[in-house]
Amino acid sequence: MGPMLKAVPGTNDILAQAKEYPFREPVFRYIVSTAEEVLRGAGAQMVYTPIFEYLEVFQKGVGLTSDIVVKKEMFVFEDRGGRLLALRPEPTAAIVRAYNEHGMKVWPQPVRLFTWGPIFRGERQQKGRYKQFHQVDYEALGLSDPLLDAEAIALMVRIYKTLGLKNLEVKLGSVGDPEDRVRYNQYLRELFGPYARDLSEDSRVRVEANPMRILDSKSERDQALIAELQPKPMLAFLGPAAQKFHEQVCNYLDRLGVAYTVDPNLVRGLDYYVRTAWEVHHAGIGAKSALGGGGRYDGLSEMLGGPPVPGVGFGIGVERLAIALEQEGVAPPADPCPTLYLAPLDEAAKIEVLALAEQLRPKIYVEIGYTPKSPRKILEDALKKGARYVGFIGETERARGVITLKHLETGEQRALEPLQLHSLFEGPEVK
RNA sequence: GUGAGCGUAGCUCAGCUGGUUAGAGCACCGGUCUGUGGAACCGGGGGUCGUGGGUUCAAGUCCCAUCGCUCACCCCA
Repeated sequence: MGPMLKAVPGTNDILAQAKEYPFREPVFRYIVSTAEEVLRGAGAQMVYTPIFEYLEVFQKGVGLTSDIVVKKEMFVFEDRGGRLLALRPEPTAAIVRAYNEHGMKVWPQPVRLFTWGPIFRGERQQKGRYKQFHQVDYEALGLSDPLLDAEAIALMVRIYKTLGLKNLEVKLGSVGDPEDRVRYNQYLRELFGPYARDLSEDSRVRVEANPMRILDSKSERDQALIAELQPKPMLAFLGPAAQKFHEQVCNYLDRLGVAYTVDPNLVRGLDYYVRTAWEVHHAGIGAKSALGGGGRYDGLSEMLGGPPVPGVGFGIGVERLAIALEQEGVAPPADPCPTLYLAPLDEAAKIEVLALAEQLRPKIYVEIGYTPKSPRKILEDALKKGARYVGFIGETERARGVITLKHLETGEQRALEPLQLHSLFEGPEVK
């Protein structure tokens, strides 16, 4: 036997007793269920798509210059027929694929969907960055209207606030229409081209491939050059249509009272974004790490071989949100305690305890003891579990056909027959 | 891929300039308490001190290598 096997670095077990707050199951559940409540309450429909797709879904979706593709950060594998499959590195492309596949274009538009689940990227682990992480994702498809962008941002912010998060910063920008970006990239190439050798190695490649990405490089060399050259921001290159769209999103947000700051240089890692782009930041996660982000992707459907379908949506990183919640001292609501803790005093009582518990469980939350113990131990166990009632079955009870039931708070104790027990737990007051 | 820090019980850690049989707290199980309240006291299980090699009469401790983990860069959620 070799060493005991462990989880792959960058993956995490989510369990109640996890020592790190972001991986505690109640924290996860709190985030996901709150998001679900907010989004359902806004009329969005829950969907689940597979966690893997044909590679092309993501390859075409994210674009060939995206780091996800360039740096091989997708988990790619072959099926038996040799077709390439990939674990999803983001949910949007899969949802658009599903929209097209199920003919949702004939549904009333917009179609508003949300999902949540694991996302996979082949990156090396560090705080807030994992190979498998989780996202809550919302998409509004089939209608190109700044109202949907504003609604998406408002919903996203409301999820954070409902969870109890403060200190949010919403950065809003626009990446323009494709032709605007062509002009902007051309401008940047001409600006940076002559200085290419002053740039970092990564950014030198970007001059031709994706010059917009130079702007959010964290390399000191790059930032020094950027400070010196003072490139004009993307926002200055918006065409009239994109410009008007952006202004409307801002107006709507003002009207909704959603706070944001315009970031003229906001860019996106994924190529399919157009116009609206935003990120939500939180001081706790680290200098440049986003809690979540969103944007408009009107060209994505066609890249996937579908009809033109405009769309806007966002992704919320569950683990990063959990880190932010921890730093703000927000705790998930406590899990309910058992109404009844039922335990055996001897071997023969074990099955009676289970049988009785199974009869009561449709009505109340019953936990049982699995090993016969002394009444003292059973009481201790019941108290540790925070139970409201404790019940014993032993020799005496068996002889009389009863169980001994004790209310832990008042100390009141009675011997009850099964029928009496059922009627006791019939009323709503015991829950 | 690059750099830094850290590896002793399930968890948190102590273990001095190398020196008997490797410790504490928490958790778990049991006893004191023979069928009744979280306490207290006592006891128990659980470790090849990450792994391999070296120095030494003697290595958890010093040296080398290796593996693992964490953080940071890159990028993003």
